[in-house]
Amino acid sequence: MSEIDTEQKILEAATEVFQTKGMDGARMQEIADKANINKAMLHYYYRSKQKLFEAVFKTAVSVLAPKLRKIIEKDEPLFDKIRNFTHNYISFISKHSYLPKFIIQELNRNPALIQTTFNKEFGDAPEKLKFQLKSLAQIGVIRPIEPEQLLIDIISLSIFPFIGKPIIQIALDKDNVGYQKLMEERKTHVADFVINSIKIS
Amino acid sequence: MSEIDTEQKILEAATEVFQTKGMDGARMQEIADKANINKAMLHYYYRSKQKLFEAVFKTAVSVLAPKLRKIIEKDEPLFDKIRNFTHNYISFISKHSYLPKFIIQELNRNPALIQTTFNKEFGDAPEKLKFQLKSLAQIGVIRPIEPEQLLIDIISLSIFPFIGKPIIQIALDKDNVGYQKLMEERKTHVADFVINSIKIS
DNA sequence: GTCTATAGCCAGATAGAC
DNA sequence: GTCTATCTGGCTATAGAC
Repeated sequence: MSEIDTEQKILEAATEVFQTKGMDGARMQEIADKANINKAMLHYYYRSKQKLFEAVFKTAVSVLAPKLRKIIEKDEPLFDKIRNFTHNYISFISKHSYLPKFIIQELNRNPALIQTTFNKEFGDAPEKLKFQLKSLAQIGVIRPIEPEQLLIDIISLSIFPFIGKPIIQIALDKDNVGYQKLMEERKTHVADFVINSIKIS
Repeated sequence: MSEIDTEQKILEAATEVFQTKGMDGARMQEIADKANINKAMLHYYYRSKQKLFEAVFKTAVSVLAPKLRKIIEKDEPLFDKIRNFTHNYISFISKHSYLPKFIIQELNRNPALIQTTFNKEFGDAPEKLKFQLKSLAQIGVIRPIEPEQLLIDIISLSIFPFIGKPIIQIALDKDNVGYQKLMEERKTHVADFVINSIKIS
């Protein structure tokens, strides 16, 4: 097998294991088994568990962060922006439910990761939103609201249900199918909820 | 020193270490050091790392879950309920910011924990809220809303900012002091945000 | 590039003196 | 109950043959 295929297969297997078990819980043997190769090969390609982990983590961030940023920066009416963001983001995370869990868990475990992986990943997106909100408040389309709080609100409503799935499932007594249905409904619910809160009717 | 004191000191030290490092990342040696005792004592009192971890985890759940439940069950007007819950919960978590992180992280790591720690911890609280929302919608005080979605909304808005702190800090370019100020503002913001969204003005 | 075998370390757990 | 010393297993990492 070619080097590129092997390297890719390792990265995929490592992603799966690291994202479910975390850095500390992951075992190199399990990654090797999943990639159908020998344990020694992991070190041949990535030298150490730490380096392999960093490769996985950086890839995860590079997939998730730009999606966040783009929507905030996009030049469109605020309510459209909110609908697009929540719908797209919830759809995306539904298919990759381990991503936000993984990133947040590892950032909490090792705050130093921030320095090495985030390079002003968000740019001046918050500034742009701030300006847009001020303008709309002035002409009476929305009530005045703190842009930073609104950003936190939207992110929280979109991401938390996936991170807190086990707890919410217990609280609401849902099986996996029922929960998936809830998440499906959330694709429109979150936007409605937010827009209802800020618009002046 | 008496047995009770030692056992208590161990539990406190273990809580600190497990909540910051997680089950896999925690070291028995570090717990022993923090408790100013010998590593062997940990096993004398708790037999294994697993048992010690479970003691810590159960205590954490028993602190957090009833707080969630009580407010939902309390017999008071909906808007008061929302204000009380968000304010109290955000205040509480501000002082114990590792609690929700810890519980959610470990539940994701090991879903079997659910069986051993949650015994219908939430009762029929969701049912009661459901009934209250239906009544208010009928008399035109609030717009019709899915009770389950609203519960998820309130929990998400209250808890996520603490779990996602590292990410949000980057995105909004805040130091710890600035972030704490944001959380202070959230104690009232979240209730306003929710109530504005559901009330018919 | 890929494998087997093994070095070397570290952490959880226990034996046994006091 | 508390300590020191030690066992044991498992894991990362490497040496070395092919």
